[in-house]
Amino acid sequence: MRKNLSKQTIQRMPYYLQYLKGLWDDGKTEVSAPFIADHFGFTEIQVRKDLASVSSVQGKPKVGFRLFNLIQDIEEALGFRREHKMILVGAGSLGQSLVSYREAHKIGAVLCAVFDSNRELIGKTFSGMTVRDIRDMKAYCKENNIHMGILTVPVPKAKSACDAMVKSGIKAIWNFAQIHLSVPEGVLVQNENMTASLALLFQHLDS
Amino acid sequence: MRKNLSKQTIQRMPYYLQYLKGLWDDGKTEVSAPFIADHFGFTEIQVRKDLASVSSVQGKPKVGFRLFNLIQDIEEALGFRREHKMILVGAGSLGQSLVSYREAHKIGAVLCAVFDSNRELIGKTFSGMTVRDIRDMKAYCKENNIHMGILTVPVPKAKSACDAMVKSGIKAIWNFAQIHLSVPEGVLVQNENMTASLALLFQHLDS
DNA sequence: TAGATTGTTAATCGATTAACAATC
DNA sequence: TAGATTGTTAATCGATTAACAATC
Repeated sequence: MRKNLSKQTIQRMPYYLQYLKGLWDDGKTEVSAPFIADHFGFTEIQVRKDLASVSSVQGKPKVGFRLFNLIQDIEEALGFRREHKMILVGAGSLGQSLVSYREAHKIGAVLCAVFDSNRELIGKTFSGMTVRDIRDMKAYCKENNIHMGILTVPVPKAKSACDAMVKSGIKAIWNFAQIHLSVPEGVLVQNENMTASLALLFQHLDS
Repeated sequence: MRKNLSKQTIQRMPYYLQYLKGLWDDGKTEVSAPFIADHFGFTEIQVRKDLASVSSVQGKPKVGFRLFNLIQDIEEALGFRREHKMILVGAGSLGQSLVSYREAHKIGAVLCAVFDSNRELIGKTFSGMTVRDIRDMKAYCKENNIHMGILTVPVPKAKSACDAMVKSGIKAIWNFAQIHLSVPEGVLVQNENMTASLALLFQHLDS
């Protein structure tokens, strides 16, 4: 247990977590892989492997896992039990809604500042966050030791904004722009590919 | 060519498309797989396979593909050259920002109506869309022949909202709630897993 | 022609699924 | 004990990568 998690496993984890918390609230104290598998329509083997990869203790035959421990172990494995400071770049409509995205806060993501290059937006306040000048980003990130950022600018501005983030010491970028960003070794770009999601929906209906 | 596209291939396509359109705007008329691969940091074999799976014509050795045809073929394969009517359920902050999500419009997604169960929101207008009572959803969808929907309600309301969408004849659901939705055969739930994206960012920085 | 790029067929790799002994 | 569930080791499956002949 406590192996390196595959990307696929990580993507399933938040759904397990949400479900397990619900079971806990319902008064359950133990849960087995087949029980979870049945809920999600996954194979029990897949769930067993997923759980084994994060659980700090072995499950008990015939019983399963202690719900309380499992929830903690998943949160720990996903990094939800630590705080992660981040900035947001691009205070357009999508950016504004992410400022108030509650889920992020629940898992330890702490939005510290919002930046934009647009003079119309700088100085304005959304959900309690005042938009700052992107030219102050580097100083801010260095001073506050921030290495994670959300990028919600339009495509034409994405490249330069990304470069500015890298220069500011950002090492992990959550990119909402539909464009490939090339970054130095060691910097991660996690693309939030909403257009592709829509394409998958279209595919389903057109076929 | 014109094979069934894998999910992975579909997810790369929008990035190709954005890049190719940029090349077109720059006056280019032909493009080769190795050239594209170099830009994205993919292997040229992968790009070649991806292009072959959507292109309506064979590429020309030593030259590549006609940019104009390729752009059209990708748009066609992704369903971006048809209109897709959809509804949005859940007019909270995320829902409101998606109402004004311009990218969706560019690829043929046409948002026809917004629904919510919250009395405070019903009747209000966001970006020109007036929020309707979710109880009117079924009649609306039937009347307007709509089979695609976006789900942006909070977790506790997601299950009932999903059920209502299914009853309204929705066959493809873009789900932003961090919860597993079980639906009848033939209905697709495409999860937009933002929490998992953050987990992947955390993973990168914590290791 | 020579060389770059194509499409196809085979090999590799990683994730999922199956099989099965161990155990409470 | 019997039976459900566990973890592990092996088989399958699909996607990526490699090899190579065809071609403009």
